[in-house]
Amino acid sequence: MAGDAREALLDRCVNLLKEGGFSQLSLREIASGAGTSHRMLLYHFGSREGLLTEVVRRVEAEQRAALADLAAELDDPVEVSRRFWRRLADPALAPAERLFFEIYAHALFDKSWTDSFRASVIAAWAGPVEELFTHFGWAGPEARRRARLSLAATRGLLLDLLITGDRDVLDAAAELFAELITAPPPTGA
Amino acid sequence: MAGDAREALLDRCVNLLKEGGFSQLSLREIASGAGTSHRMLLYHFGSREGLLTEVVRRVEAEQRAALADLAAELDDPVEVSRRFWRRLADPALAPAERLFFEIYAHALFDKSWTDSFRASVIAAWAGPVEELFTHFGWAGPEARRRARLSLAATRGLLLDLLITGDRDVLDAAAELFAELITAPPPTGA
DNA sequence: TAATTCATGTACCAGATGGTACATGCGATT
DNA sequence: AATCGCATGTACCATCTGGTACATGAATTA
Repeated sequence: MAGDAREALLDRCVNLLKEGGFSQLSLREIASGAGTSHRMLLYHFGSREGLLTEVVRRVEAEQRAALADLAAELDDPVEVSRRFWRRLADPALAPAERLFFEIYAHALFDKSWTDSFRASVIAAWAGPVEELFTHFGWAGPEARRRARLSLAATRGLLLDLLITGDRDVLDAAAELFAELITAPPPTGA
Repeated sequence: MAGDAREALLDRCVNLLKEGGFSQLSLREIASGAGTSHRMLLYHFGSREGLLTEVVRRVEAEQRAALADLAAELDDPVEVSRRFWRRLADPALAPAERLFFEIYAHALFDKSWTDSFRASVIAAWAGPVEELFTHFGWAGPEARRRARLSLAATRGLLLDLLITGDRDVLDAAAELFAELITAPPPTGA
């Protein structure tokens, strides 16, 4: 297939950027780190921005994939919430998440190559999580705000974990949140 | 005084960077945006990194200052928590906060000029907030995790607000959190 | 096998980059 | 009034930047 090599190349670039970020990496540095030439990056992606656009799309897709099987088994709410955190706090994901937050920061300044990211970073998650709360018995706006708060708290905890590495306190904090957010069942236990 | 001009210059740089971020601004662009020459920036700060170090220090100081008078009146916990959010969600602070998160992202990759930031971004807040929870009756580790969770949730909500602007939902989510985190008073109402 | 397309290398470009050398103005101290 | 140190301007530097032009191999197709 044609775009096969391109995809493999993108893979290697994304993996590279997960290690050290992209903001101060030149096209040539990215290329050499990914085992190719800056000429090839331009051939496949048109420009540095074109490459970053694809990188962002990829990270966004990984995000979606991570969400997909998260609510697979819908047992009790606290357990779902715990799974949520346990999954994200996995050290193996740290590089990907650092890259995620770096893109997030650039998106705050409306960089045009972050368009797809901005569109999905909240929306793609808020919907499903809201449905989850609905499923567990919270109605309409109450489910919405609970979903939004869950998303925010989780990301905040993750950001803290990534920068301090204080896993114990943050695991405890995440556990507390799981209990708090699901605590008073709306219709009664 | 001597370093007076330098301080004023730093002021103008920080204000400029609040608007569009710094990651892709060259020394010359920063200089011209701040109404000076790149020569002057190098004169006062030694290098681009030197400048960024000072910028980071400044943003970190602003952070501390914002914290200072926050817990001034210690009435009831929910109200303190509300004040916390109302203060941070002020649209006038948005540019400063975007810059804050941009620095945060760079700190995730251990850029050396973010040292002071990394050291204080959590520590400077966790302590005081923990004391607050202690003051309201939660003991030791419980106060600690509650403080950490509060910090995380607030920052997560802020990050969401900055990128979506969905003020209504997020105000509602923040209100919910204020209620949840302070809800079951440990020793009784 | 001839033609065409895709992938890749080499060489180059104009412009910007961070940083330096050196001159010079301008206010205070003497 | 001469001197001295801080502040600032001009000019320059080697290096790197994203991007392009052009050649050429290596398949695929006709």
